[in-house]
Amino acid sequence: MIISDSEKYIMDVLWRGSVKTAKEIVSELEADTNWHEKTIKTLINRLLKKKAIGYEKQGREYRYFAILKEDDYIAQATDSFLQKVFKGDVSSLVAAFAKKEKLSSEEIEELKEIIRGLEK
Amino acid sequence: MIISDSEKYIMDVLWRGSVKTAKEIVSELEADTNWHEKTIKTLINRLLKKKAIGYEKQGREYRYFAILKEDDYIAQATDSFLQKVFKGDVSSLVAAFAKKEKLSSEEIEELKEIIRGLEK
DNA sequence: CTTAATAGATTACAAATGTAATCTGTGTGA
DNA sequence: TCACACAGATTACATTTGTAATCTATTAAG
Repeated sequence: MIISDSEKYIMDVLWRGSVKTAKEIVSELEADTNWHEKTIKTLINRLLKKKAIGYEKQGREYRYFAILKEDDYIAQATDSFLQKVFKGDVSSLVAAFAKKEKLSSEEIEELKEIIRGLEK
Repeated sequence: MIISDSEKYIMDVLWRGSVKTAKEIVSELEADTNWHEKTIKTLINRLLKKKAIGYEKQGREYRYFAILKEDDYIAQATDSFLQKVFKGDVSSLVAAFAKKEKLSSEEIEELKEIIRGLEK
């Protein structure tokens, strides 16, 4: 179940707040993106077709919810990215990010924390 | 300058060995992928159009070379991935990878090394 | 010289994607 | 009750991508 970049914005909205009507999704998204309502409806439909989301009828409206779990999306996306760009080598990925992003000392602390967690 | 997933395979070949003829590229790639020679030629042409690669004439052949640098590609790819999937937060990215990949103790050592480098 | 092989250029074509507009059915306000 | 607003469904259309096939010019072989 591969979802496109645009579709992912819809998923973000649903992952944020469980069940929502199209109207709610639209108003949350019109803020950030400046997509037309029709565009957002199209994306919703494509996600339905891909079974990444579902809905329950509520009068004449639908209330949409995510089927695809965010964690699963992240796992699959990071994995394919890692393969594509770093041939699967996590360390070189982290090195690249570190170089690029100029981590703050809080972020560095967090990383150390994560690594401590790994060692146990 | 955005290059597609397939095009990236061509770049990999050129990044590996500087200047190469189409024939050389084809034979390196036919091993891994099972793309048709014509397909590879198409990808070469698209990369030329995108100015990601260039060539110098050598008799009736061209000798191709990368213009786009691997480091720049990696930087841009990782950055857009980080934004898309992790909203820019490096730590949660590393956490996700760690969870997913089951790092070996050597890899953990490497990570610690990288972080030590960041702290100075 | 003539011809066949080959290099690169151009064209092909379906699926996915971004970005909507139009159609259709129905509940709601006047 | 009756028209219309709004929800969802369907259709649209250009671009990108994957995956080649065909065209054209030139060189190398006989």
